[in-house]
Amino acid sequence: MPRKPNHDRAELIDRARDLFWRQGWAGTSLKDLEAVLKMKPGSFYAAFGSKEALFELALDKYAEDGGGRLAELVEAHGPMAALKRYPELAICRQEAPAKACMLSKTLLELQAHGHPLAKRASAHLMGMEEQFAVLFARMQRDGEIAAEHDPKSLARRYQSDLLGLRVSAEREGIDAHAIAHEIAEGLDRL
Amino acid sequence: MPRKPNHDRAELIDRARDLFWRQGWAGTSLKDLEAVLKMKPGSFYAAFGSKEALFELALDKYAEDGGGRLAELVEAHGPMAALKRYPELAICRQEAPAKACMLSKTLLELQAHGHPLAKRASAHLMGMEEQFAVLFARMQRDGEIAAEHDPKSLARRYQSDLLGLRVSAEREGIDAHAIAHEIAEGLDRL
DNA sequence: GGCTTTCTTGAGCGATCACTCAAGTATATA
DNA sequence: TATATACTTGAGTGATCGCTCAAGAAAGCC
Repeated sequence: MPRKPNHDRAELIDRARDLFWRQGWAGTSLKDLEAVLKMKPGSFYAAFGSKEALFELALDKYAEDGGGRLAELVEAHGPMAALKRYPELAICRQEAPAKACMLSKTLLELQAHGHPLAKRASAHLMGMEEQFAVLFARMQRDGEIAAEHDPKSLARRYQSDLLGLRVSAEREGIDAHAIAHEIAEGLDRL
Repeated sequence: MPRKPNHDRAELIDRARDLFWRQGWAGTSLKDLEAVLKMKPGSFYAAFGSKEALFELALDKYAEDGGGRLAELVEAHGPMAALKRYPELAICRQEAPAKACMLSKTLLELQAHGHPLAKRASAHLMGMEEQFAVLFARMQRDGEIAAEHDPKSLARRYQSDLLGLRVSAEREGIDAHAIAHEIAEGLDRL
């Protein structure tokens, strides 16, 4: 009986994610969202409930896509090559709205006020790190790297390097590719 | 003839810096500032002109203090020991309002809108990096590290590691001291 | 004490914030 | 075609934003 929505919900979330990723939480107003999503306030609130609810959807989508890209790399080239390529991949994508990680941006912006979205970003970061740890453990099992290091420690350091790289890539006049290359090279020493 | 201000301007800037550092630009309202500085709007604007002008003063003070702390370390222990201690020092200070770097927080929050404060933060980051480069060059001249690396590349990587460390330190459940220790150890390989 | 000069006060400015809702419009079923 | 059921519209809500300014209070000089 009813009429269908004019818009594809998944694509709306993607567009919102790109805007939030670039501009952050406070830096993105409802006017901005209305313009990008081509929705009037009424439709927006009928579809998503609140700015915060949409940000949460966007954050989840961001984390899911990032994890998916890593998983694809592993599938195609194995854990070591995947972890070596991932840093460069994280900063080279032209279509990405920002170089820095949306999870860390959200964490840094909202953590001080104890905002739920900061906790969610933090949880996603931990999820990524666990994904890294699994790969390091698998590499140890397969004898690709020395067994002496704790996979969780390696993952923690790799994550830290990645976050630093992506903040650096946001700066002007910094050759982030060189840093990405050095991070990849560092994996050879394990 | 006139009457003196009730407050010490330098201490006001310090308190503002701590608040801005913790809560960021948009996360800090004039109400927050009025409460922390114990100033009414009129006094505030007479003293600082605008929220943005005070943020700029706070940012400059932050960069100046950070550079000063590194210079002191160098003075006391030499370049290598200073660079090895600096990461741990950056995240261990209990009185600091946040673990993450105020310059990177500002950059990530305001860069997308092309805000002048983002450019200023970026410039300060570059200043820090040059300070690092000078130290690496000095260590090469003194034979403390191999001459094969470009000091500017070393500084770029060190800065990136530092930024990653300080984002990681902001997360809950992460042993950032371990990362700091690894960064320091990494300097031995040069 | 009077006078001048600066600092402090706080009500209130226009703009913008996230958000609401009654009315209008389009579509699938009957 | 008539009706029911969403979906869309956009003016408008109260709250908060950064900020202003006229009036009052305090301190140095005569």
